[in-house]
Amino acid sequence: MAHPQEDTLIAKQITPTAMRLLVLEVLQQQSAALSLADVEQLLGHADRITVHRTLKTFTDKGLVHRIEDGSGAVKFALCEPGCTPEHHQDLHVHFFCTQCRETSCLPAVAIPAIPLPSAFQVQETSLVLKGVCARCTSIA
Amino acid sequence: MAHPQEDTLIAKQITPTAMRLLVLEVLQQQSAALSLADVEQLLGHADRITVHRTLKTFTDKGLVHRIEDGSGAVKFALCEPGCTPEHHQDLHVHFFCTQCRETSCLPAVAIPAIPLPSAFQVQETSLVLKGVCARCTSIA
DNA sequence: GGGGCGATGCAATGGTATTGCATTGTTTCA
DNA sequence: TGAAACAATGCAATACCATTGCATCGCCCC
Repeated sequence: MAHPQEDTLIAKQITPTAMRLLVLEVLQQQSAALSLADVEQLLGHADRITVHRTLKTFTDKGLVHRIEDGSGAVKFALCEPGCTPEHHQDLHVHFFCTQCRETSCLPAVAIPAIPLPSAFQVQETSLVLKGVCARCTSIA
Repeated sequence: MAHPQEDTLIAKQITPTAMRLLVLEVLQQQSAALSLADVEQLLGHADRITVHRTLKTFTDKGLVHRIEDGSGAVKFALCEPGCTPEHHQDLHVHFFCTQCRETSCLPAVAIPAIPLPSAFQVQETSLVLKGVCARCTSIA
């Protein structure tokens, strides 16, 4: 096939379509997490709603994970290979740069275990650091 | 004065007004963090915008801190006494219950230090756990 | 070829955050 | 005291993001 991304989609039980291949490609090319508006803009003139539903499908199937970085818009980034829809393994830290407003994944930095009273059942952990990223720091 | 909250406001350089005293009182009475809509509803028929600006003022002055729990609406909770506008010390964990949709502060649980490349300048840390809280667990 | 199902796209809606501006209330100073 | 100066309030309007309804399109299977 002309699109190597097809296998990726099929492996996640996602029917490959032209739109989905494009969205996946865009996500793979970017180092930072993308918002819905970002993807829409990078794709040129794609329909916002379709992109929205595409990302929702990707999220449900465990291909991407949502990042709430406090910028107002939810951002999306590709999951690690081991992620499943039921159990996201994206337990890494996200960094939101207040200067360039980019959110990046820091897979190398794991979230430490949080000691909680046993009555709490934790399903998801989100750790977002805000500050100035390495690139913006070096520029300034 | 009739309102013991007045001193609290004055200590934070906030001019005490009737509205602000009411908002502060509501925040003190609740154990969970409150969204703008929550405060509005608890106050009866207060103007949404005024509450919004009141909470913004409180945030700017270091009296409350914002919590982005992913519920779509920002929530607010009182700061620890040592907080200043420049340097919020609310480095505790927040827990968002997916069942009752309440967000609570867990001051007893500190955020562990995150090892980061030195090029990153961290200004703020946000750690939100999602799951089922102790109360909802015991009910179910 | 036709039925069925999923994907797409346009339109419309809902919810939250935010700004403009006029009014009200409070403080200050002559 | 009284009026200017400033802050706070409240209504209206706006912007933005997310989401749903519904009709259409396209593909796959029979």
